[in-house]
Amino acid sequence: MSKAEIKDRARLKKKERRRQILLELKLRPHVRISELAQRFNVSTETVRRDFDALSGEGLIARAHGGASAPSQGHYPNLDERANSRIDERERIGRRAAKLVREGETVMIDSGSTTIEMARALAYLGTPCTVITNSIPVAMTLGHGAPEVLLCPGEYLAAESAVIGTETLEFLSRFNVDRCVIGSSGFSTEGPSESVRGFAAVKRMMLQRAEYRHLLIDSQKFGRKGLAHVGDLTGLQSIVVDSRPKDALLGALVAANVDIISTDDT
Amino acid sequence: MSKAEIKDRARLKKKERRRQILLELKLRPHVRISELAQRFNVSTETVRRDFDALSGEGLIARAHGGASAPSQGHYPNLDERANSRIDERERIGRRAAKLVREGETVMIDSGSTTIEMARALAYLGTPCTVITNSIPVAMTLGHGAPEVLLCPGEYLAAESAVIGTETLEFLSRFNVDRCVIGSSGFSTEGPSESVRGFAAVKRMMLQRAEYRHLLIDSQKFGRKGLAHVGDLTGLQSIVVDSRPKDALLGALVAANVDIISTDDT
DNA sequence: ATTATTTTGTTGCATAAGCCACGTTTCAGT
DNA sequence: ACTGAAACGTGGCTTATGCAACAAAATAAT
Repeated sequence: MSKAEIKDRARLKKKERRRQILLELKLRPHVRISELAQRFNVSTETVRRDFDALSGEGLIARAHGGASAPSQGHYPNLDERANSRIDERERIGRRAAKLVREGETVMIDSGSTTIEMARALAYLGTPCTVITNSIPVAMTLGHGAPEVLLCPGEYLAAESAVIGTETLEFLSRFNVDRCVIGSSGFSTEGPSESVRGFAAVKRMMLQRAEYRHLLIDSQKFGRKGLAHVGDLTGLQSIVVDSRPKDALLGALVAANVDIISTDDT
Repeated sequence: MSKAEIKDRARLKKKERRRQILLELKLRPHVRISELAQRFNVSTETVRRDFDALSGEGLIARAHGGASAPSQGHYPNLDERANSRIDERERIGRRAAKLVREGETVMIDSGSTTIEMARALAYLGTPCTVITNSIPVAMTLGHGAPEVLLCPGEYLAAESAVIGTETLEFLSRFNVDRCVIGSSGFSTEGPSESVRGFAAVKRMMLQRAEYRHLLIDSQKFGRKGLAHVGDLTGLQSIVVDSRPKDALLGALVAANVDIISTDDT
């Protein structure tokens, strides 16, 4: 008996429905319960139950009347950290955006802090050309004044960015005024990164830029990620929310790195 | 005194508040009106007005009770199109996804119909490699089985895709099993496209693929977009929601193009 | 077939959000 | 100070959503 066919036409099963909800959320920032109920031809209560289940698994974020994707470029640990460091990130991003001058060409790395910078840059509306491997950065800037060149590469869903040899090869073809990178660790040995494949991208960006900036949250001082990105001497300046001290400060001075702190008046 | 002048010297309070809203949305997928009203110590009406203004500028996506970032899929042009003929698109997408076999390499074009196909393909979970210039397609497939290679290029916010010489050059380096494209028009002369810069991308994809498929809504039969994409003879098959008739059918038969209709049982 | 289990629908009500109109406050320019 | 425009708040009302408990239907298991 072809019950399956009949069901397929009439109504989707639970699993399929939830799958569709997740897919929909990859394309739209927000879906409404009422919309989905209509689309799936089920009651709003059913959709609500789907939402409860999915949000229990952390796959969606509930909202009054609907749901959204958990987070833009959902970074694994972002939720915990970001909530406690909103201001720091925002300030670092704003300060860093001011470094970019009209008409410049800038490479921007992927990462939560660089997304903040992109937001600030979009707000400033500085006309410039941005080359990035981060989808959120491209989308943020894409609506505004800057021209955006997106890198090719293997798409990494977890970070909403591209990496790989294609990315590196593409970056290697450009010479830019500045590059702005973030990193998951920062010690006297320089920035380091723990996400696979990102270190190489950051390294290449540093190589192709005349002025090299690192955006780094003071929480990351002293931490070391898996892969070494580069030496301190390779940086012109770091943008931080609070000035480093002791050994790290000494190393930065020795390496002649400018420290731009949002703490300074 | 002109209104423009007043606008220029917009109040700090309002401006700052709206800036904060945007910032918040970069970190969270969704904010509630009630939350913001409390946080800024203003009435909900004020926040509502902020939302109206911001959503008018396309900076946020409104929702019942709050708003979300337009981040993941804000396609101004796509929205209108997507709302009509959802079923047709879904069926076409589902059918087209079945064309892809395990291990194949596929180029997928940007467009609302190809996004539907990407969804279906993600659902099927066919392991394959996808090369695309569409951000939504990359994001949809990125979480699943397929490997995704994103093209470089100039980011076009309105279509959430990349175009330009970089894109073409990148595509030209690959030889793939299939390519799947959409178009805004389809006549006896072949598919045509009205969005600037897209025709060239489609043409290049057709050039690099062994099997070439066109996904096309029957509403577009007979329409001609600005730029010619290619001849009918360049296509192996078209996937449609309803079989073409008369002259178009004749031309397709003459060009030896397979017609895959979702109407067929 | 029958029962048990899961899934979905329905109803009623409390709460939240939307919306409109009007009054009040704020602030730049005079 | 004065004034007018813009921004903001308040109140009254309508609509939408959330929630919970129970009924109905579908599905799975025996």
